[in-house]
Amino acid sequence: MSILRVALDIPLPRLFDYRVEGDVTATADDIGRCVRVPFGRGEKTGIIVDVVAHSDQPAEKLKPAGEIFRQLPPLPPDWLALSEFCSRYYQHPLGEVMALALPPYLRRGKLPAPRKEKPPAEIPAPVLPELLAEQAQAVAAIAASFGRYGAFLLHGITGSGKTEVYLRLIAETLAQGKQALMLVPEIALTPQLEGRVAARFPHARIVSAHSGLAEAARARGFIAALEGRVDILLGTRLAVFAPLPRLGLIVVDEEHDASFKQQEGLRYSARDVAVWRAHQRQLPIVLGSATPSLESFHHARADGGRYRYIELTRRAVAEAPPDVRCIDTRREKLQDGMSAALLAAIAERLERGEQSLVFLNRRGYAPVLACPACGWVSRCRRCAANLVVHLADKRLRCHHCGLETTIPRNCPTCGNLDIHAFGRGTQRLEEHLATRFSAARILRVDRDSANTPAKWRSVLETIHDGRADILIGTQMLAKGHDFPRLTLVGAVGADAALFAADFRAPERLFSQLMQVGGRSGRASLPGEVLIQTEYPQHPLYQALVAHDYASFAHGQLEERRQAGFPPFTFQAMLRAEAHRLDDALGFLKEAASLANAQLPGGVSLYDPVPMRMYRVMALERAQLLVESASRPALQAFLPNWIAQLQALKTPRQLRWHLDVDPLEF
DNA sequence: AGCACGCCGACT
DNA sequence: GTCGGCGTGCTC
Repeated sequence: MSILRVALDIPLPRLFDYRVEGDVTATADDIGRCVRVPFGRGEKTGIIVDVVAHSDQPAEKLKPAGEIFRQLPPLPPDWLALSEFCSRYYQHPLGEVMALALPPYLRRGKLPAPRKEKPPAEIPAPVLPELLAEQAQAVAAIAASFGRYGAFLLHGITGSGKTEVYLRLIAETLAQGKQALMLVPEIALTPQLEGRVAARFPHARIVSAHSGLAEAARARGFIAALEGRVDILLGTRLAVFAPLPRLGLIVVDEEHDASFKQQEGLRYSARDVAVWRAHQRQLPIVLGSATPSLESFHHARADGGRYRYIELTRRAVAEAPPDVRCIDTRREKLQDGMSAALLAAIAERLERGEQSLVFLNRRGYAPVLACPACGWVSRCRRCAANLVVHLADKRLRCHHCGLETTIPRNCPTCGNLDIHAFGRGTQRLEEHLATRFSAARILRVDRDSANTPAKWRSVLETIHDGRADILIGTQMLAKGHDFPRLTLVGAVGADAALFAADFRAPERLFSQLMQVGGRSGRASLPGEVLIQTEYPQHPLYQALVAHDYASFAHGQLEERRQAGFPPFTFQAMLRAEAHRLDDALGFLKEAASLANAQLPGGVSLYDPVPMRMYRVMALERAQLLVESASRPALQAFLPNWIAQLQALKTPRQLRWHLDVDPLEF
């Protein structure tokens, strides 16, 4: 009699054994297949991870397995190994990892209705753009690694033609009869890239995978990938888990982007998982970016580094990089947050019929309602955050929990009627610009004005068609969109990131300003970037002015090395949340004392502290950082510790999780 | 996570 | 007298 070892979507770090009997039979061929099993008083669908002769469980506890789903090929061994790696590395139950990696349909043992594949279009082979020498060398260097592991950091400025390098490599991959996996950060970016890939490979079977897809479509894509009926899989972080039997190449575009890291549940980094997968499958992986993450840059520059560094320094498109300058705001009285120089530059663009973008660095720019008489501020009662004034619909809103109220007429504390919005929010800026440039068409782009794909598309169209003169926006506008009429970017409020508590804030700021700067200017219209700052001599801005990523990165890495921050140390963050802060802290203190009792050399523990956002949705949150200069040492320490924490009986409402390689602090 | 069982308060 | 609070324990 054989025993099935089954992974179930249950938050328990173990497998469940079932006996196979009667007319049901199972062989090693069923490893990787879904199976229906009795569980508790109900039933569940799990994945067969192993077929063995003996169970550690007493025979009478074993229940009989139900139907094994043989309509599909089993999930291949490398897919199971990938899941097992994620389970181990991120300290997450295997069944939950697999459940996340599977599309919801298959998770429930359901098959999507088949849909006929559209026949490949009869399109003539596209004319390939000529490669610059640098691009050709990059392609050759990476292609030399086909068939074996090699990680390449492709560092190329905006317009240097990274995508063309990817496309050439994908072409070679397809020519060898292999599959290519391409990961991109945002759903919003996939359609246009998809179009470009489809145009280049009219005969290839291209599937896109992201969470915005309908469930059936997602399942069909997954099954097609599993059956080897996909040539190019293009998707967001989730796509890293797609089974690809003939995988030959992985590309991670915009590898620095924080959205590759999942921020809940299984907190994996798709970029890091992709690198592991490339190694596992012995194939090349390309990490591309104009502003690489400092982790990747470090790995690529160190002697005998783990990544090969390939730089694209020339623009494939004939256009000059934007002229970046700082506006020193120390002496000047700003008008609603804007300097005379920036306003003059905007006026110039208006005269010439070109577009300007006022880029606000952070959400903290949002206006809060305050009372000048008694100092009352509109706070959220569920979160450690202020309510933000939204004039458009006359509401106060919390950006963390969604709490909404009307704007009070007078101060709730002292009754003062003279309360108003403070903070140079986008709306204040907009009002000022509207008064100043009354003939200009102003378009505000933020989470409110572009919160659905349809709205977002219409915003992009408006900009593209030149139906706006001045854009006011945040990070949303920084990402890869071409705005042919845009020739000026003014960055406002950037300084805050220089002194933020989060040591990654400067890295993000640099990347954002670089990206948003790349939006301005075209062949015929040179772009200009004006950064308002009180610290024009700051190395970050100096590096931006000089278009010198490397000097910025080296400076940051040196600071990180001295401070003992990643990538020179490896971290895991234990976070807890509870109704009372003391419960969260109490749990972390208990966790800390458990850790201290067994802490290996080279692993250190910080004190439990409330998080910066110490309250969200009426839950108090605290965190405990574990750190080591050695990843293996940290990894070796975690499993036992987590097992002990799981065994701890905690107050029922207390929730906790571990975040390995955390991005946010 | 679900879902049982299990022992103490205010209510049709 | 019961309905129900969530504390505790288990799931192959």
